[in-house]
Amino acid sequence: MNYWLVKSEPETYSWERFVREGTAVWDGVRNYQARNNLKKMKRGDLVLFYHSVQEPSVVGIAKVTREFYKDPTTKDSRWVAVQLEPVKPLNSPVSLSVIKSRKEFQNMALVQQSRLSVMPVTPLEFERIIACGGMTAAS
DNA sequence: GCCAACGTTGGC
DNA sequence: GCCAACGTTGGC
Repeated sequence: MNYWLVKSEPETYSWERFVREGTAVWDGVRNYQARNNLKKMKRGDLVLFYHSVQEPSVVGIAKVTREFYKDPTTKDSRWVAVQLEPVKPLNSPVSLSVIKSRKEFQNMALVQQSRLSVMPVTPLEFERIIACGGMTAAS
């Protein structure tokens, strides 16, 4: 299994709305690097859901329920979408400032490449992030 | 609100 | 193919 992180501005699409709706088509990505990451997602992969801009932080865990297909929001066949479902919120959000302050997270794309919106996360990083959020892999 | 980083566009 | 101009993202 692989692990990922996706960003969303809560004003545009929040974790709360994601939970309310129970599913999300992750479309509208118009960056090649982010798109390439979408294409690598497999059903069942776990995804950290990150709120950008206001109180930037990882707020929840999602999973991939449909692998990539043509982005329905454009005729341009270069772009793809995946489908995600919420798994559970973190007990406490893990803020970007905390992530930036810890040595073990310095290699994350979240820290190094602030504008990338879909990125891989290593299994260890995933485990440590959710641990910071008061969760364990088993829970 | 500002601005750094960075991706894209288009003129040459 | 280079690069200036411009637009967008997202941290602060």
